[in-house]
Amino acid sequence: MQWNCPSEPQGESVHQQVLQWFRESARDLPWRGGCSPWGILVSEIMLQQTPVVRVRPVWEEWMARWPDPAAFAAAPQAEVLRAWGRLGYPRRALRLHAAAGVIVEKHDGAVPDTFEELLALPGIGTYTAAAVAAFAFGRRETVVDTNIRRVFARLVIGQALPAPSLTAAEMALAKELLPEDAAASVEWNAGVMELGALVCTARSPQCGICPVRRECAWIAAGQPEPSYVPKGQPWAGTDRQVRGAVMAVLRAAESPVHAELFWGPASELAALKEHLSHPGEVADALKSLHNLNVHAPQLQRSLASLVADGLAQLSDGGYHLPH
DNA sequence: GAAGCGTGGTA
DNA sequence: TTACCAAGCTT
Repeated sequence: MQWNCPSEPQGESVHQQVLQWFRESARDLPWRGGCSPWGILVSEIMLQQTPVVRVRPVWEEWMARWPDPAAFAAAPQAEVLRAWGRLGYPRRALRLHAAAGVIVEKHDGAVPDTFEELLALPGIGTYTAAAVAAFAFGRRETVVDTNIRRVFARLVIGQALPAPSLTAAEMALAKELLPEDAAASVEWNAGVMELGALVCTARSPQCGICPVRRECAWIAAGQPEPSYVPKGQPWAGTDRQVRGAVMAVLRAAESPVHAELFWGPASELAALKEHLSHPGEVADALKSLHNLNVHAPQLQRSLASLVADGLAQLSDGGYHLPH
């Protein structure tokens, strides 16, 4: 594969074409260009499995309220979870909170600048550690996210989709393609990621406007279909759905929500009475939960798992967000 | 290594 | 409308 050789001629390279496209087409996102390492870390956590359009407003509020790790670490967990809102996967919020605590205790309040130190923080895995080291500190790291995996699968391998899970071969390929120069590597990582997010998308890729369509192995192969069917995540009837509905109730409530309100034959009557003393949001959230028609064992299990995860606490017969 | 974990926009 | 999918991590 001559074009991806690190010693390829500069002018015509895939690298140059992606970098040029990135400079012209990159979105103007608030966590790009002069953002603090803390802001970049927060954005990376929020962006895990969550689209940019939903992250942006929450990130803006977040940074205005907690401009540094120390300010955030001092916030009560309940406020953290409320500020997280409906971003989803609320365990991320608690792990970020715990990470901020470690940053204050062990790193003097400054986001660490190495891959290894970042990887040791709760909620930070290989992707996020590499991304923060690269985008916040300009380090040369092998950043591999779902966008980059998909771009390389098409551009280099000629397949419609990457393997179901990250392979060692993919990491090796990404390492090979990474520019030697640190600054160039950072831009390359961001550029390939952006290309995957805007052009080489999962559903309907915009191959007509792709800067590297002429070098694309997938197009050259006639855009073959995926070799496997991605297995979707079940949702209806799952504990996840129930947990989400319960968390919506707890976020809206400013006082403990009586256990009776969650299940039991009297639940609907109790919820009705609660209308009088609870704000409308709590009543609406309870109504949504009741509309799921969850049987007691599953509701019990979901509540217990939320408590086990530290997302909820039970005291005085009522469930509430953790203090 | 597979399964579990939220949420809402889009095709 | 029903699935798929989004800058993954943890157990």
